[in-house]
Amino acid sequence: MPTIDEIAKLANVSPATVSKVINNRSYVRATTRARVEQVIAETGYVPSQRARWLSTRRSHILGLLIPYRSDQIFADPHLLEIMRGIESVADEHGYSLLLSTVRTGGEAANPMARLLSSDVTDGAVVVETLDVRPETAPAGVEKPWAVIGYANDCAAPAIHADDYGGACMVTGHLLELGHRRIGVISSAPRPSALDERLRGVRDTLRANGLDLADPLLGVGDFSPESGERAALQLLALPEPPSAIFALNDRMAFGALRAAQQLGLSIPAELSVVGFDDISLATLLTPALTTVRQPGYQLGVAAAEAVFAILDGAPLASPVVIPTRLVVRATTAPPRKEVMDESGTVA
Amino acid sequence: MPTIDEIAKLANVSPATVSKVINNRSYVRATTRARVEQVIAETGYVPSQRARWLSTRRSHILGLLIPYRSDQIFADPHLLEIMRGIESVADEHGYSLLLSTVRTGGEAANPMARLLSSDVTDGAVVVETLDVRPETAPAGVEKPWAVIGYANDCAAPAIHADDYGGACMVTGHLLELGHRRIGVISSAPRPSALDERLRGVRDTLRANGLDLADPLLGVGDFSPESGERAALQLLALPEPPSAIFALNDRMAFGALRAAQQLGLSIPAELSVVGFDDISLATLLTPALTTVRQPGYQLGVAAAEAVFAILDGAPLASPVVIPTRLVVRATTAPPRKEVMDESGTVA
DNA sequence: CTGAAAGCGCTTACAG
DNA sequence: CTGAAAGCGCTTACAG
Repeated sequence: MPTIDEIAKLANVSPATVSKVINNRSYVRATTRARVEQVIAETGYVPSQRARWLSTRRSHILGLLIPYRSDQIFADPHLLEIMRGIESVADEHGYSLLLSTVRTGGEAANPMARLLSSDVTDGAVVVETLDVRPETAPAGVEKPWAVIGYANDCAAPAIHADDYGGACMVTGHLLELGHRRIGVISSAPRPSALDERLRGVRDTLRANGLDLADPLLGVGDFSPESGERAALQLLALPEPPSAIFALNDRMAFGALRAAQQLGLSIPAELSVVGFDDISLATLLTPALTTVRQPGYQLGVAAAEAVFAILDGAPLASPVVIPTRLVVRATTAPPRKEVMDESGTVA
Repeated sequence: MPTIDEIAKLANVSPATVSKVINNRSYVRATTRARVEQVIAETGYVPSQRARWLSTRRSHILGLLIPYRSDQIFADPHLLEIMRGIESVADEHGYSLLLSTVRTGGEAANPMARLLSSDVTDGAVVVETLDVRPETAPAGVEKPWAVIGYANDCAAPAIHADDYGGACMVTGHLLELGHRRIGVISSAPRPSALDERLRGVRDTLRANGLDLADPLLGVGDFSPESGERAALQLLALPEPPSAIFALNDRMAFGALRAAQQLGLSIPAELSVVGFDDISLATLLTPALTTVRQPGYQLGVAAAEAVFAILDGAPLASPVVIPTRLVVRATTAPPRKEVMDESGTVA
C-alpha cells in the first residue's frame, strides 16, 4: 500500500495537496485534483486510518462494554437487542462498534476504566451490571459515554427501562385476575433493574393490602434452567402460588417447563409472566404474557446520548424508556378453589 | 491525559526510557524503573494506543464483516454463535472485535474490500453470503483473513460446516422412518450452504431411487414466518408430504406453527426437521429434530486461522466442521395410510 | 543502563 | 490554488 508521500510524488504535488483532495478540504485546482484522483485510482491507495487518527483525534469507533463473558452475551436476546440499537445509531454516524468484554485472563480488574481511559474509541456505552458499577468510573474521563442501566452518582447520562412501572403493571394484572398468592423468581444478588422490578411488585401488593411472603420469593440466575428449579420449589410449597412472575423471560420459560413437568395446564392451573419480551416469547405455545422492554430503543437512546455529547449538545439524563404489559396466553384467573380461599385471605 | 514526554520530564528520564518501562523492553535500572512507574501511577498515565499503532503496526483489533443489516444479524442465533466463537479466540489473544456491517448509506458497494484494505484491523473474518463473495476480494490484501462459508477461488482459508453431510443424514433418517414424500423448505436465491444441503437431499433421495419433485421444494427467506407460509403451501398440495425438512431451524419453527394451525399433530401426522440446532430448538414443545451445526466452532476455527497466519504458520484450508443429526421429538414414522401408499410407490 | 534522533503516515495552520 | 514545516505520541535501532 503506497503512502501519501508516494502518491504526492507520482502526482507531482505535495502531500498536503493530496490530503486536501482526499478530504475535500479547501480549494484545489480542478486539473490538479483530477491528476491526484487518477493516481489514487491507479494505485488503489487507501489512506491509513491509524495515521489519520493520530492527527485528527477521531477514530470513528464507538466502544461497547459488555460486562459478561462471551457465552452469556450471546445467549441473552435482550442484550442483543441493545447491541442492535447501538449498532444502528453508530452506523448512521459512520461509526463502527468495538466490543469490549470482560477479559478472562489478566487485568479483569476494571474493564470499564480501561475502556474509558483508552484513546481507541471516541465514545463508549457501558452496560451496567453487578460487576460493572458506573460510580467507580475514573475521575477525568475525557470521552463521552453513557450508561445503560442505573447510574446514580455518575457524570455519564443513564438510560434505562421503566422496570418499576413494568412490574407494577404485571402485579396489577395478576391481582385483577384474582390471584392472591403470587410467586416471584428473582436473582441473588440482584442488579439494579431487578431491584426495581421487585420494588414494583412489593409496592403494588402493599397498595392492595397484600405482602410478598419470603417463601414466595424464588431465586434464579436468569437462565431457563434456574427458572425451572425455582418454579419447582415454589410449586412444592404447602400453599403454592397460583401465579408466578419471573423477573426475566428466560426464567419464565423455565417456569413453563416446570409446570409442564408437574402436569399443570397453563394458564388454567398456573399463570406465568415474564419480563423482557424477547422474540422467542411469541413463538412458544402458549405465548408468554410479559413486559415489553424495548432493548432496541435502549441501545438507540444510549448511542444517541453519546453522539449528543460528542456534538456538544448533551441530552437530559436519565432517559427512562417506557415498558408495556403484553398480555398473551399464559395468564388467566386462578382455579376456583384458589379464588375462594384467597377470597377469605384478602 | 499526559503524554510520554511529560512523564519523561517528571521522572527525569528520556521518553525512550519511559517506553522501555511501559513495554518491559531491554534493561532499565531498577531504581529508574521504580521512579518512572511511580510517576505513571501518580498521573494515571495511559499510553496512547493510536500513537502506538502507528509505530508498531499492530492494532490488536480483529475485524468481523457481518454482511447483514443489523436487524438481521442479531436475529440469527447461528450467526451469534459464530460471533461468540470468534470473540472467544480473539479474547485469548488479547484482541478486540470490530464489527463491520453493511452500511445503509454511502458506499455500501464493497464492504469487504473496505475492511480488507483498511489498516485499522490486524486481520479479519468474513462471513460469506449471497452479497459478499470472497472471490471478489481485492488482489493485494496485506492482512490475514479467513472466510466462514464457501470460498473457492480465493487465497483466504475457508471454514464451513459439513452442510452436505448433514442434509444426507436428515434425508436418510426420514427415509429410514418410512417417509417417501419429503418436502423441503429452501430459499431463493440460495447461499452456498443451502446449495450444499439441497444437494445432500437430492443425492440421498436418488441413491434410494427417489426424486425431489418440484412442487415439494418450498421457498422461504430464513424467517419463521416464511417457513410457515411455505409449509402451508406444501401441506395444501394434492399429495402433501409426510415430512418437511426446513433448511434452517427458524423456518422449521414456522413449519411447526403451520402444522398446529392445520391441526396436524407432530410428529404423528407430520415430521419436521430443521438445520442449525439453535438453542431454542430444545425449548420448544415438541423439541425439534435438527442438525447440529456448531456455530461456535466455526467461529473459533476461523479466528484461529487468522491468528495462525498472523503467527506465520497458516493452517490447511478448507476446514470442514462436522455436523450431527440430533433426533428429538418432531420426527416419527408416517401415518399408516401414507406408509401403505408409499409402500406401493416405493 | 540511558538518550538523541529518526520515523510511523497523516493533517493543519501558515506562508506564499 | 499550492507547499514547507511542524506536530500528533509513540517505538526503534543506534550510539554512548
